[in-house]
Amino acid sequence: MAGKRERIAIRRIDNLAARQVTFSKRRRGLFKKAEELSILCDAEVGLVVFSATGKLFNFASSSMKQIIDRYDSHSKTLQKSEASSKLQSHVNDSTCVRLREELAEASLKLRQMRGEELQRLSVQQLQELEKTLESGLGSVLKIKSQKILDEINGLERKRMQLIEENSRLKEQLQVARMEMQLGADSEVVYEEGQSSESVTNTSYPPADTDDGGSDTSLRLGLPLFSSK
Amino acid sequence: MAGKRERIAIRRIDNLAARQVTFSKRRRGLFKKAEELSILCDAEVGLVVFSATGKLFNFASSSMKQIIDRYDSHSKTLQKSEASSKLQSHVNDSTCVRLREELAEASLKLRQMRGEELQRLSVQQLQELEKTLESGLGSVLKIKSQKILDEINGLERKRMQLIEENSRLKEQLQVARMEMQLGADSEVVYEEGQSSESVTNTSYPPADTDDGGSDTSLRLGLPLFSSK
DNA sequence: AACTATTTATAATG
DNA sequence: TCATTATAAATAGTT
Repeated sequence: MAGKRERIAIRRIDNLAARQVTFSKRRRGLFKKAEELSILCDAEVGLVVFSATGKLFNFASSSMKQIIDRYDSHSKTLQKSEASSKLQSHVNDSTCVRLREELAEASLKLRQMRGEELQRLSVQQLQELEKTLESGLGSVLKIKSQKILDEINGLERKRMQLIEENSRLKEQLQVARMEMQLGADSEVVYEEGQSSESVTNTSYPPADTDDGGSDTSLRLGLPLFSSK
Repeated sequence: MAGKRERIAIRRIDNLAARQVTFSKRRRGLFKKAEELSILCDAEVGLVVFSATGKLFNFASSSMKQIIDRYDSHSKTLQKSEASSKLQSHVNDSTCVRLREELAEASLKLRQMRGEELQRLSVQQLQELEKTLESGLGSVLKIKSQKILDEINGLERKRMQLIEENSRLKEQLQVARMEMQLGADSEVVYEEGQSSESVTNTSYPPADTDDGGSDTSLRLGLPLFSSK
């Protein structure tokens, strides 16, 4: 038959052949999942596996060098192994060293502010961090409220403008209809209807105002929405 | 009810929330499998994942440095000291540029978490920042409480130890006094009776017990406070 | 975070 | 190593 037995316990498989088979199967599964994670979730993934026999398998969503560099810059423990010739060339440049140190410090602080790597901090340091976070949170809330209010006010202003515009349009429409009526009358009484057109056009320029108004509100309104 | 639908296609998940949830789930699965492979098959495994938001997750069956070194030595494209002067400076330059960029970004994020330079953020970004800060603050409070509790427990343990020590000291003192008494008795026996006074004084130390205890705990206690 | 129907991985086997 | 398959594990969609 096939795999009926329970899952094996997670400890070294003693039987060599079984270990190699499992390595082959699970390695494929692992690399598949690593790739899927990088694609699905837009993550940068680097995976390196050495078999017990020393064979190398690796996967990198971008390039392994890039991933290792990024890892190194995130890793606070800057390995300054004098022995490694390759690494030295990176580390030796004084500007790079300083930048790395500063970045490591900034990264550590960021992680700590996000709630990571707090174990080594003293109670007093934690208290300071707490104060900083509370202060930052207060500012964020303040700015957020302000922005939301601004947005609301802006929308309200636009709404009022549009209401006014609507009123004007209604008036104009009424006037236009009245004139159409008059024009129709005069047409009947006097001659042809082409004159009435020019009369209405010249005597009521507000039509311009309306178009201009609605266009303006849209033009100004869009940037507001996209400005978030 | 639950997961009825088919498997998703392996391409970037567009929805942010869904992407983050999937990232969290699959990341845990991936790291679990990486560890299992290393244990089951006696393999050396290094896994580095950066989330789309830049957060680092890593696993190394031994040490990441060791794995990276081993990877570098296996990597056949060893552009080491061969092209030393030119290539190195290029590498260092680009590394420096990248470091500068990352440092600038980290600094900005730090300032924003401290409540500065928030004006250019959108309401949504502010909301994310707010969540991050609240989460970080929660962790800080948790760790702080934990540390304070640990400290209290440690002090309590010391206190108990000191109480025990006091008991021992009292017993020893009593024995010593009894021996002194024996000495006094022999004095009495062999010479005069003034010793009786000293006998009464020494034979009832209970008043001493409390004073001696508190003194000892203070003396031993002070270094404990400074030892944090 | 918890749940669960499905899909996927895989341990044992041929 | 490859194929098969019963079973364990992962996980997508949902609550």
